[in-house]
Amino acid sequence: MAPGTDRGQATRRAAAVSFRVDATDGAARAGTLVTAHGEIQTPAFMPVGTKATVKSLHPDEVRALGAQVILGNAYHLHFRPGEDVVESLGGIHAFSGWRGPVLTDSGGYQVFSLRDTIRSLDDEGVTFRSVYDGADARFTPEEVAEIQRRLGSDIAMCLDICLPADAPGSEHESAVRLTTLWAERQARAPRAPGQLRFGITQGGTDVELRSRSLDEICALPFDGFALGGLAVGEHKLEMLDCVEWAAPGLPAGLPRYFMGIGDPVGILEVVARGIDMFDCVLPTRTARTGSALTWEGRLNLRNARFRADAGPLDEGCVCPACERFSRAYIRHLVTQDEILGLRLLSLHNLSFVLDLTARARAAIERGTFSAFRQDALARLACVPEEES
RNA sequence: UGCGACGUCGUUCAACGGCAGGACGACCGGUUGUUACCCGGUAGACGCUGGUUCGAUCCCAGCCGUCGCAG
Repeated sequence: MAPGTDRGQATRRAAAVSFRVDATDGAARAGTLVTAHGEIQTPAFMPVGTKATVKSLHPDEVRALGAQVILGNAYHLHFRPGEDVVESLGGIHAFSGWRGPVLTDSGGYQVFSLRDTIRSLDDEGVTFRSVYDGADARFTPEEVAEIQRRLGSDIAMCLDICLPADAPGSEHESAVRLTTLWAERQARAPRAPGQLRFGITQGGTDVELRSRSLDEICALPFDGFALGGLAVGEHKLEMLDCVEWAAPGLPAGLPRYFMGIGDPVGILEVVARGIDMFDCVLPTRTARTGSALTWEGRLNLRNARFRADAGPLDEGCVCPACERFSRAYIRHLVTQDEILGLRLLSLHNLSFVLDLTARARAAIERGTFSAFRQDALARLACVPEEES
């Protein structure tokens, strides 16, 4: 099948009930995804809350910033506190206090990014050592489906194999093969009531492998599809070229999820290529190491030049950090390792990407996305990668 | 005032009669399905004055300073 051809006949049924495209502008789409805990307007940035918390923030704060859905992680929640505990407390929503939609990652990314902990890998599953206590553990598609069923998330991700970009071709081929094998099994596993399930494609930026993965994964009855294994060390242009042809290769009637992108430019570029959902630790992680995402670019608040800067992190921003705190104060908090510094930067950075994404949606609805993107990239002091 | 100990990057510790090293801090990068983690880079010191020696941060003397004990 040629790149760009719509796949996923088998999944059209699910599309009708859970997802609709509200507007398109070029390849960019504005849509609505219906979940058991509310609707998600796309494009949507999903803050990462690995351990059932967006680090340092109260769920109401996250909601107030405009987040519609957050991530949780099956790997981490399986080991701490255990899906049995979460289930007994009423599921991840009741447990965490976040009442909106939750997407849980399968833990595949954790297992395969912590490569040193892998003991053995076979068609059945993967055996590895837990990062918490070194104990042997084993993930299979059935196991991660069960963990996510008991967590009670709204969207469950498949167990996949995510490799670094520089892994040998033979490993990428094997990753594609096993990811499909596991997806076929996970697609048949029990799930929580109303829980959606997303398939994940692999294959890096290799046209042949990615195309094969698209064919195989999109033939399965999932409620949405993801591009996995990107933004893992490959060149940015190469990644965007891949998204450009691979995103339209995902079923048009279902949500398209780019796993792991969250820098402002990256967000604009994948949305422009037809991506509906994306998550990333970047806004919150860089916040905790003292960086702010702004229209001036990324600022390192530890820099001495902010020592007595009375201005807000980003001019015109209305987030809880910018509304009353100076760069000088936040720099002081950050250099002195005060918790409030991490919180304020986390609030600001999430606000920045959530607001950027919301504006992108509004532009798509108005049919002005192309101009919006050009303007935003220019403001971010970036030259658009290409005209299209 | 006497006796003693000690003076090495901003701080805290090393080493050594022949290129003075680390940690933390500072300064600057990085971070893309998350440890407040972590990674990379840069700058930065032998208290002062003499003496011994081919050569002294090191040995000796004096001075200055710090700390302890005594008064």
